[in-house]
Amino acid sequence: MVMTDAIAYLGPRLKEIRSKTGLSLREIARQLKVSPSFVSQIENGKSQPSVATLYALAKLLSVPVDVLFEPAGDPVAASIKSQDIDEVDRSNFDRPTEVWDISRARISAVNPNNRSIITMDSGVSWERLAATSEESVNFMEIIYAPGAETNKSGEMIFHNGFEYGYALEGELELTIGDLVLQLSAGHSMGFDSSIPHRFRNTSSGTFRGIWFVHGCSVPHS
Amino acid sequence: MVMTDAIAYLGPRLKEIRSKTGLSLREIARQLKVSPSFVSQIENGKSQPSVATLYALAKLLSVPVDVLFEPAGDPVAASIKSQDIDEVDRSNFDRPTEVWDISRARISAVNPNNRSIITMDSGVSWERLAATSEESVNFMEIIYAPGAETNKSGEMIFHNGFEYGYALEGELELTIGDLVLQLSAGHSMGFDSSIPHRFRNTSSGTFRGIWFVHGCSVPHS
DNA sequence: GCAGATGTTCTCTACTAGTTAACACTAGGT
DNA sequence: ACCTAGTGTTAACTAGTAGAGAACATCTGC
Repeated sequence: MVMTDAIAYLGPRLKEIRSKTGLSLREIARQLKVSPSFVSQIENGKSQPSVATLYALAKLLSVPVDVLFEPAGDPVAASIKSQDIDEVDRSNFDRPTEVWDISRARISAVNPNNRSIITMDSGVSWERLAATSEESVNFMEIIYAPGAETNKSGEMIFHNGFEYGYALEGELELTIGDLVLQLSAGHSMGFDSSIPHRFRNTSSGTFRGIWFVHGCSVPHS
Repeated sequence: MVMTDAIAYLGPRLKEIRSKTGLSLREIARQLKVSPSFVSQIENGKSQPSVATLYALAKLLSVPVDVLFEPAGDPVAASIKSQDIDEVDRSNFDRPTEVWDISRARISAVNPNNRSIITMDSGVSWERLAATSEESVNFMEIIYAPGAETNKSGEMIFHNGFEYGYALEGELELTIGDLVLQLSAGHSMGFDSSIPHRFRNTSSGTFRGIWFVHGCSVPHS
């Protein structure tokens, strides 16, 4: 068994993640209700936390516990850039981190009650359905409130990659290039995202769909 | 937030997962190199492990550390013990990969009544949800009849690329590497397809799910 | 009956999680 | 310069617990 002392990663990894949040060591200590010196000792591998504080630590930094065992230095790539994002719903998390996620597992299973959620301005939100080590791939459930649209200014957007969708419930009007099509429950589609497009929920009910965006490394231009 | 002492879940949860593996408490203890009594104490919440043993425990049961903090009784993962997956034979064409992939449209919309369907002998079928110009991408609805499995021989398969899935209805048991997890309606997951895997519908109802297989350009070689 | 599994609950201690204190820096403000 | 008030680090110490060991009470199957 490989059995690299994954707990040895813990200190550096922790320090790395903390620094990304911009929180000071003392601030962490205060929220955890432990002494600052102890946090330092943990980060430098001079001491180890108990499971309780480990868990609290993960919660505080809003990362799954597992990522604390990964070697430091793993890229923390946000798959979605912040330009279109007003607000990150962190009802389940206490701390701002990168928009979506640090984890880079080869296997990722997501419980519907425990998804990362991004809330867009106009009644649009995305819930991440899986987080694998693949970059430029987003697998998510998208939700359009009645009247909500991709871009309230009415402009079309385009980007590299392809986009695929399956409608779970409700209706969504897709404008792709000069084509307009209505996506209703059970219907599905896919298209080249470099074609200018816009979505809008013209119905009176919420739209929910499974979405797959792929090859979208640079969301704009 | 609920913020119940999630570490309180740890004991029962651990017991639950262990029982699923069929491993005895003493066997666990032996492999962890701790005393059986201590494992018992942990499971009954009378004591707590150190981070090191916690991590070793998760590794041993081949579950991500996080699931040990989930309340016992449900969510995601069960597991089996770590046997080496030595040799996997990818016999007949079992993957959706190169089956389709002829189309060249930049936009593709599919009506549920009008899908291309491939039916496998063993109660498994795939319905194409979109057909764009992208090669090595398959977006489909998969259907597993009760008792159906990926490969009736029980062998695992693997191939390049990644695979993502969302469960619409029913239950599907996924075996990915040495990890076994149950996918039920609303749950989702993704994984590196190069990990040997097998799916099986162990329930009495039909399973339906949205599936996305991608990057599987060279399924064999 | 015995031999071998299983999990549980005591008692006990070596060790460590976590503290307090003082340490050495920075950057600003007066 | 001389203060704060912030940052992280390291010693010395200790109260508490991680974990061991043994004896316990089951169940099998022979």
